[in-house]
Amino acid sequence: MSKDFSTREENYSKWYNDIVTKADLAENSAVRGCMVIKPYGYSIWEKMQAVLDKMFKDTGHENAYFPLFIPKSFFSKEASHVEGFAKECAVVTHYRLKTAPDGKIVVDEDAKLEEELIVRPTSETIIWDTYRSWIQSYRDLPLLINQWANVVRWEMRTRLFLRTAEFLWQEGHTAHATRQEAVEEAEKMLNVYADFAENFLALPVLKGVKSENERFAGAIETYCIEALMQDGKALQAGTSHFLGQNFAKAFDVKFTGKDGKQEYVWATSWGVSTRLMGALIMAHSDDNGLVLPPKLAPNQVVIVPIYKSDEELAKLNDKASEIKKSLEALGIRVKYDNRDTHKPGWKFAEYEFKGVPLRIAIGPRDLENGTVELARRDTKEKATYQQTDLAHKIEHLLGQIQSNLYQKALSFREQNTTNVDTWEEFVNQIEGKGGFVYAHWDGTKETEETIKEKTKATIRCIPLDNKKEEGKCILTGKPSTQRVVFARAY
RNA sequence: CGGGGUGUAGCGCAGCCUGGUAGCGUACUUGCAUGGGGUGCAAGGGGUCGUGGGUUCAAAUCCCGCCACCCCGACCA
Repeated sequence: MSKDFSTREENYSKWYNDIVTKADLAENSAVRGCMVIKPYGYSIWEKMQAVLDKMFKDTGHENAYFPLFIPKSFFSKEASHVEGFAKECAVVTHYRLKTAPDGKIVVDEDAKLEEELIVRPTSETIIWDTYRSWIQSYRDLPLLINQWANVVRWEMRTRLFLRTAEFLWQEGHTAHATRQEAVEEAEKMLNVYADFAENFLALPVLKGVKSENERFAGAIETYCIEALMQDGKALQAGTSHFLGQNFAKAFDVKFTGKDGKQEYVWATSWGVSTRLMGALIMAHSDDNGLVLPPKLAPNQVVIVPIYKSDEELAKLNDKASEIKKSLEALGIRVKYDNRDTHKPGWKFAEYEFKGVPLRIAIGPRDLENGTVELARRDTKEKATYQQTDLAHKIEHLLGQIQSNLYQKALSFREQNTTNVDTWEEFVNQIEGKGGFVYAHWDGTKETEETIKEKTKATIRCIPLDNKKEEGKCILTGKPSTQRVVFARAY
């Protein structure tokens, strides 16, 4: 089967690419570093959006939309922010083209912009500039806004979904009257992300904070969720930042409190992107293709008829429609594929590759016996089921598949999480099987940088529920109060 | 931006060294058979050989320039 398709063992990154392109999720576009998200891939993204959007609204947020372009001068207002993004910005300098004498289309040099526009790599600056006029009083707070948007970061090397020059995401930007409230907001949204990752993506995540090195440009504290991929590398799946008063000061956003005193507003921002698609793909898929958790699968069940004659097909059409209706009545997403242009075996392989969680095959034999054949994508088990009460059996199975995927990913993470105490152990682990490596660290930027230089491993996070423990830094031997999580990362 | 590699049918590739009718697999179209795991047989359509120049009677093939993409580094969600 799938002989032209790479396995994880042979070439992990080719395997990933093959799944993305051959399962029709996305492909490279004519524009360097930018992808085309194909209908099947986009429908999974839409599922994610729908769930997250509801979670945001349930926690009191509203959607709004801010411009794609940001005046260059805005970036100079928050020093560390510009430093973080300056090297990867697309800049608009002109607003008109013209036809040159040789017939070619060229930029009209007369149409140079007075001030260049930056294509947003993130929207803090334009949003905080706007918030200045929205916020006067404590009565205007908290301001809880989310935006679904595209952003551009001019990456040197790109990979479908994991790192593209343009990507889709949501960015929440909130304003609060007190420090504590903003910190609580940042933590709340981190929990929303973790909840989403675990209950929908079926992906266990570590919740933690970033070290200073890895912190978002302009943040006081960056909270994150970190997931482990099947090749032992970590993937940052979402971040939530406590921004303090940095942006309020940079954009002069003040409010008058109950006491009549003016104070700068406290801020958060938080985001997840189409990178989650990459996480989803790498977390569960196998050498037979994509594996989707039922909660996010565009089709949860596919029904394939097996027949020889038109009469047989007609009977199967009736039975399949009946089954489809009973499933849809329970809110299950079903596709009945009775195309005559492809054979059953072809369809089996196709839907397997595309990760459809459950397949029903039904043929003349089943019509006689009152049965169907059910095949699970996650375990590849096949079994014959009586048609009686089939919809509820399937509903139950979908639930099982969802939790099985989570459990599998969780035990993988546990098997690939290690504690190390010496430099030698650390290097062996990072360069061997990888995974999350808990080790003591002296807490300095310099040490983290040296470790990164030597091993390519970075501190993924300092877990929120970390237990305190005396120890010695694996590199410098200086005292440490807790272990932090190291890994090589995407 | 440094190192390596590749551009030939929609996709994957051979041909290039040693210049002389552009090929294979797959996909596509048609017909017949087939139908419980990518079906078989037959016929057919599809190419400015990345691009510009040079050498030659003759260039996919040799020479020079350019462009694009991929991989490995540095940078990053």
